[in-house]
Amino acid sequence: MTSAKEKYQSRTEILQGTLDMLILQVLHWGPRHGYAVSKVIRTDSGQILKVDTGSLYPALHRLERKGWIAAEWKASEFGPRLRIYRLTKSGRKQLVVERSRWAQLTEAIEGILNPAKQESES
Amino acid sequence: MTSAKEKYQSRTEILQGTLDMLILQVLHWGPRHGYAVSKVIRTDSGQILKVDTGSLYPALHRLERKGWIAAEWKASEFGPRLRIYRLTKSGRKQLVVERSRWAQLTEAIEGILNPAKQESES
DNA sequence: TGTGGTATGTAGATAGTCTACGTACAGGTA
DNA sequence: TACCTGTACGTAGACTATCTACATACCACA
Repeated sequence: MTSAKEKYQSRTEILQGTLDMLILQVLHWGPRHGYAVSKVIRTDSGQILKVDTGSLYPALHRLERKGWIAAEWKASEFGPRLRIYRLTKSGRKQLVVERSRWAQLTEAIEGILNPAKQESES
Repeated sequence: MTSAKEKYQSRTEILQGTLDMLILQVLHWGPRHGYAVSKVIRTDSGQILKVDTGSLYPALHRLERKGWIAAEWKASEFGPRLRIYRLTKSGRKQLVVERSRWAQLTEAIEGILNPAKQESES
């Protein structure tokens, strides 16, 4: 009874806002279908980042609407049909933007977590 | 008319979930009132992290409800009254938890952004 | 026939953030 | 006096992204 509430305390395996960047990054390695993207993210992060389907597919549709990724159906002989996504030119630009934003934000946060000397890093 | 929608595209200066950690970290340096916490976060991050009052005070109340910080009013002779927050024992534990979670998540994300060799870093 | 894995998808709940507003007090200035 | 700015605390509503849970469909296997 109380567990339903407590579950939400340790929720959010994925930092909000980073999922789009991760999807763009994985697709930058080459076209893939959605389910494969989520498996790559999971395995490459050592099971730490788990993308639920309720986050994955809305994110893919979101990115497609914005023109950063493009998709086409592919009927497979084995198993269900696949929707193959690939990064567009505009998506590659967006990936650069999001990566630099990520670098800036993490640097800012690290600066608060670990202050002290910041004279130079040479 | 359209600007209202576009504003939200470049929103979220603060990564969701990190604000609590940042507040706990700042209060770990010593007791402060809310407005001072937000100023420290802004200046120490080089103006990158901006905490809006609509995020700050709900976050402080949230942390107080969970017992991680404690507060008391302090009437000041100059200006408005102050609500001074300090980290509790349980808050110090929570800071450790959140910092290690942050380290784990960033490491996982970096692993996807920059794959390749991960034999050693010596 | 049923179960588990693959694959795509939606509906609803939840939470956190941002924008915008409101209150209050002090100091400067026109 | 009236106004503005900066400090300080706070709330209401809009918005978005996430998670949980469910649904569909196909295939392999027991």
